[in-house]
Amino acid sequence: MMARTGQDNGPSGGKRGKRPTMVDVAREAGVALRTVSRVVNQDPTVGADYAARVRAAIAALDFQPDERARQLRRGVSGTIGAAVRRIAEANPVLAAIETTARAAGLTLLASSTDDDETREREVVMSMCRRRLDGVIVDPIGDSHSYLKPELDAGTPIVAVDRPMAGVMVDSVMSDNAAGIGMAFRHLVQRGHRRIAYIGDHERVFTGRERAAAFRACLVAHGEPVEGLVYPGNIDRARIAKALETALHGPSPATALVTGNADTTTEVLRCLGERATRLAIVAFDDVPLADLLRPALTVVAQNTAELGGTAVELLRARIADPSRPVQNVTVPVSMIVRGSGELPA
Amino acid sequence: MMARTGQDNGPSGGKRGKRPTMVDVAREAGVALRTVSRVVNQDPTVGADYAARVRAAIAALDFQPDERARQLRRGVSGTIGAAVRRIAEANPVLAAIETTARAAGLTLLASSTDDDETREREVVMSMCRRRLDGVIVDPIGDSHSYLKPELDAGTPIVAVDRPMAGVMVDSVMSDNAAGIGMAFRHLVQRGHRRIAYIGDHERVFTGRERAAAFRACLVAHGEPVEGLVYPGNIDRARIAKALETALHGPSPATALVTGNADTTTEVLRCLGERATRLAIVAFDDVPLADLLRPALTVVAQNTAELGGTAVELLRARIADPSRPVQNVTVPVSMIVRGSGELPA
DNA sequence: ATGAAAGCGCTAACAT
DNA sequence: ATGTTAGCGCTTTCAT
Repeated sequence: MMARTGQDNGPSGGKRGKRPTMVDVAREAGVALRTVSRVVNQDPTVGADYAARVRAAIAALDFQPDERARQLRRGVSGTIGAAVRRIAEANPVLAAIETTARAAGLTLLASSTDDDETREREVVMSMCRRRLDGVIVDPIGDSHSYLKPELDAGTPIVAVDRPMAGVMVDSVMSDNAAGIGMAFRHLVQRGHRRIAYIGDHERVFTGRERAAAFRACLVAHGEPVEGLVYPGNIDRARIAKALETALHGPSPATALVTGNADTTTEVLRCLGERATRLAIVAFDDVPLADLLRPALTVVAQNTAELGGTAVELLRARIADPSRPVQNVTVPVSMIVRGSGELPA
Repeated sequence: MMARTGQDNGPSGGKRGKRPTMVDVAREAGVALRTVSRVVNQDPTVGADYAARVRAAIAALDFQPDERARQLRRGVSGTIGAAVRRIAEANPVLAAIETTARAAGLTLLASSTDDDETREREVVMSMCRRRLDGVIVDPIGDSHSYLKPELDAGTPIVAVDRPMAGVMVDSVMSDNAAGIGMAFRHLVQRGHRRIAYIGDHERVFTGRERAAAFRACLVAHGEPVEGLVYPGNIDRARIAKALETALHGPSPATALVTGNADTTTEVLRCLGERATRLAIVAFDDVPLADLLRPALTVVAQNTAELGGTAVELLRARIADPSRPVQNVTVPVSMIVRGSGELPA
């Protein structure tokens, strides 16, 4: 139940009503509208006394310029959008996007796509209707040709984390194949021969890429692919079953590579105490990885660079819409903590 | 490669640059501007043939209405702001805010205050200049009187998680004192007598409230407060020292209450293997709490309700600016997982 | 049922 | 150095 306490006076007891506009400020200061605009925009060609009068009027009326009108008139918003899977979930890439954007004097408008294609489209189109200066998208679906008119209209768009099909846009992604290779070799070097992979569904781009890279590792290592590669939905039952098959078959796996953060946590939940005996290298770092027992060895994405580059690519395209499309691959790195070093 | 038709249209086939406006659509459809506006806004009083012609023109030109101009003219934006400590960090309250806002047909503009008073002010004022329909704030500083002019101008503002001093605004908070009480009693019932508290600095509102509540518990239980309550910065060294003092004094604590998520993770890092022998109840749930060994017993905030109520309070005030200010307290609940059930 | 014209609050040419 | 006058792209009286 909730406790509620009410009070009767209005929110803060001051005078309510319509906001002052520049016209009001101009009248109050006894100057022309244009002069107020000049002061607000720090135009140096305003006489000191006029400027002072205007500033006094602004303070007296508590005037705050209407950003909507400004942006409408100037044509630019100083705002970029980020359409990511989920804001409000640990998202270091988004954190980097925000930091970099702010450093560049840009406001960030972030929205969640919830991993839903339709929702992504709504979110991105809404950003376009707001005439943001550009949009960073963590793309969901297989075709993004719905963006063609927007790109033609000149809206700069950058893909982060995954590529966009159907349109030519700048993009930044991690080197997924290299990451899987690092994880695999790490376990091989620790003496493992039977190494299994559990990861995201191959309908998802990263799931597809990482599973493919893992298969390539097995083949290159002369190991049969059979019974070792389990892409699929991130679903407790599906993962539990994959684990059983991988660990209790005729030639059971002694080590495991997990394909992304969500898969990793579900795998750990399924393993329970068995996690202390199975070598694991996880793709994607997870919060508190160092507090697990054993602590989790991971292949970490360079999230700061991913997000930072996304913003820089966007800024570059805003500055020069005709520059050649650029696709950046960011290296990943291994963080050794214990789980990947368990013996076979 | 696709063959190009007559005009040189650039890589994706459309004409670059100028976006069509309603005037263009009107000309293309051979109707008045007003009619286009009617169609865009689903006005039912448009003849079927006219409507069809307009829709065809909209599709032909890839017209997307300019949201800035719309909002400027209509006065409302259909957008609310959320100024929280950090977007892009696990924040279930923000998640609930987003979900509830979307369900109400509101767009959410979230920004990080980075726990910085100045930054909060910038962020919130920027939202006001954008004339958002309302703003939800996770407040930082001690005085928020800078918001008075905005409240007077009619901007609805709601505080979430912590109260705002200096202004009267609607607010939602967790029942901190009750949560600390639950944690304390839980440990007492498990036979603990010496229970210590480590939490956030008392400069922070929640840190202050929780430390005070814990002291009250000790007193009510007839235990000396001395050497058991350690509020302070969330800093590795500070926390390590507090732990040493609490656990290795003349009458060492056998159980621990941690005051928030960040404190909890630092405490666990400091404890290392000793965490398996010390009873701990943490305020705030943390991701992967169930994967720790022992799994972490927590007092969890009802984040869904916190965020949902914040949006509802905001909507209520938008609907009726003169309604009485309302302060809501949301109950917390205990999640038993193991760490809090270790014996003395 | 449709259209002409007047703004929303601001910035930007163009005077003065 | 300051003021006048157009718009930005849309919604909205108010006619027709």
